[in-house]
Amino acid sequence: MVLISSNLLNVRHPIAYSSVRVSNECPTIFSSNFQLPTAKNNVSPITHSATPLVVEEPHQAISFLLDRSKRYTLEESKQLHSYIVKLGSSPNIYFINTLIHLYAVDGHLVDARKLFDKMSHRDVVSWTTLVDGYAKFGKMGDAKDLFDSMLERNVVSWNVMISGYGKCGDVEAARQLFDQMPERDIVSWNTLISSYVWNGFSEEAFEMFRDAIIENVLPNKVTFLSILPAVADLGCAFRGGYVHTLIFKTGIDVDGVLCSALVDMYCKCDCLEMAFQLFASNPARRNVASWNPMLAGLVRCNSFEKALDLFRTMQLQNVEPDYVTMIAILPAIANLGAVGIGKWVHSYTQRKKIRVNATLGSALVDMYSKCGCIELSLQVFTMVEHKTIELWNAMVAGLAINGQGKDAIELFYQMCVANLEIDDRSFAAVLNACSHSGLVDDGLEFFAAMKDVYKISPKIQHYGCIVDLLGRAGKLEEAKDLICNNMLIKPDTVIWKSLLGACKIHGNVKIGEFAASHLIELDPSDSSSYVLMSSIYDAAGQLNDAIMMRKMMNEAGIRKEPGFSLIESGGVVHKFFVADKSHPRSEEIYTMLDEMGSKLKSIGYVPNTKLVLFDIDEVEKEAAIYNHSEKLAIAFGLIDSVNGAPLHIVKNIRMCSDCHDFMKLVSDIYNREIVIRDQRRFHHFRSGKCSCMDYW
DNA sequence: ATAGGGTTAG
Repeated sequence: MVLISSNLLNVRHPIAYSSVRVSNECPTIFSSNFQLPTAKNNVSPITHSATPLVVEEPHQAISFLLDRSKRYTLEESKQLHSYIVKLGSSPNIYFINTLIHLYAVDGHLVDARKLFDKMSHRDVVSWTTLVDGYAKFGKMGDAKDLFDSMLERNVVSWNVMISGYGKCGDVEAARQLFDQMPERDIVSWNTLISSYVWNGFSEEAFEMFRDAIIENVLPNKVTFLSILPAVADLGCAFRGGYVHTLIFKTGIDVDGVLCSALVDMYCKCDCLEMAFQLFASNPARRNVASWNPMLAGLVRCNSFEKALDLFRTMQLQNVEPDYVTMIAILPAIANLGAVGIGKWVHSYTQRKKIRVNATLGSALVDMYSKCGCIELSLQVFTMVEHKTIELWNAMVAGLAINGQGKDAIELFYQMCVANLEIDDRSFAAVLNACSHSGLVDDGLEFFAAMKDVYKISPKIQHYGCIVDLLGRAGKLEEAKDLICNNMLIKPDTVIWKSLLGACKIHGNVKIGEFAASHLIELDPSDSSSYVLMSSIYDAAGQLNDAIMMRKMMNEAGIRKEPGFSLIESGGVVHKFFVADKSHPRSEEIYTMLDEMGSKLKSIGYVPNTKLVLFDIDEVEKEAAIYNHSEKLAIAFGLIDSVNGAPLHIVKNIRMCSDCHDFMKLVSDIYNREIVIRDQRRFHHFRSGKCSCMDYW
């Protein structure tokens, strides 16, 4: 794996790693005191001059006009226009062309056209500027009419037409013009390459790029900035390396922007190490856009802890997150259940007046849902103005995983009425809702409607929901029949695992063996098949078979995935493994755990040592049960939070039934709401009860 | 002296 170390960034953390919990795989992850950057108000980018133009003499108007760094409002452009008119009977053609440009770049095409028509003498630039105006605003009909009536064209005229077609999605037309044009320059090549990229034709874009190299066209920085996203999209490290080498060979200066594009490309080609090296060497590290691809890359590779670490480092360096950062980092926060950081990100958008559109809204809804804060998800959902199908899907899925099946179905119906195009993911969400809430009949109805009414052919995840649904309801034969006789796709490990999990709930050895054999055949290295089957045997009293299963696993050299629990406190995510003693406050934690044990026992709690398979005595079995990572995490949560605050835990594997009983009692005795997200679902413990109704 | 091509998310 890749080593991401903040040392590479030459960051000197101002805060000591006093309460850092470092896991085995991740050398530098969470440091204490998650710091909020100091708010600055200079955010909104200025696209137009804020103050009205003061033009004292015509000469000054000209320098305003020709200053390419400025953008003007329509009124200001008209003001400049009137000054130019005052200059005399035949104003310089340069000035008029620039005025046409001023009108055209902001889409004031009628004004631009009027000026163009009034000109007594026009040159190729006048024509091209207006053509470009039409092309930039999608009016390719007007652009083409004007382009066709041009008596004289140069390479720029052709390029603006190619660009126009490319931007409006007509790559065929763009390509035709490119082939027809009498001479091409590097901009022509760049334009066509980007046209392909924008429209998703990365392979074609790369072919174009290669043609350019073959034809000895010298690529420039823009060529590389255009082709790199295509290579990224293809995820082809080989071609990525080729492009990178060419950058070296052409001697082009790798500035911040080009470096960001390279980082992004390497991330998307799964070369995180290379990406990080480039990222660390980026000359523009004060720029957010250089951090965003690296963050997104880590998240994409499921390195959530490293992503959060980098996010923190970024803030220590006073680089302000932007909209793109939010979208990139929220899935990492969601995955780790770090709701404190999530809330901070949410409030940051409000403080910085970053508009929560449907995309950002979906990410926030997803994050809050995965942190078990469904009320906050609903709040965000309600606030977003133009709701997209993605947002609706995220909300339905959120209700589903939080066990609010009826609400999810209600929202799904609202979505149907809201005239949105229901897609396969909408059905996946609502089916998931049915399966989590045990709504068997509803689920089967939705499944049928999806196929028959909406004509959406089920994907593997839809089948997964139905198998889960049937299985959890105890209809194991029906579930098996669906898998064996009625699925149009080859069942994957998730399907078999669903069935096996159901067999565990309902204690069915026979179908369990059937599912386990398929599971082991498909993925012999997955420990969970052996572990699940072993516990099914154990529960059925077939102790010898249970031991045999464990033996099989051990002999194949398969290790059980170590269980861990995450709990966030004060902006830091703490990670606990089974019997973990490496936390700096370990002693306090174990003392707390003892205390909790006695309190619970005094009201009748009996540790369920039946779950411990090995032949050890009762005292040791009890200890083994107490060592489960979620118990350590909850003990830590109790001593490290204010009284009455809800505790959120994320676990990588499913909870055992003893931990489940334990949490119920803790929630009651300590008067705390406990939210635990395991591999499959949420458990909201309150006053001695769990939202899953002991059905999981 | 005026006109054209480009990075980060999903």
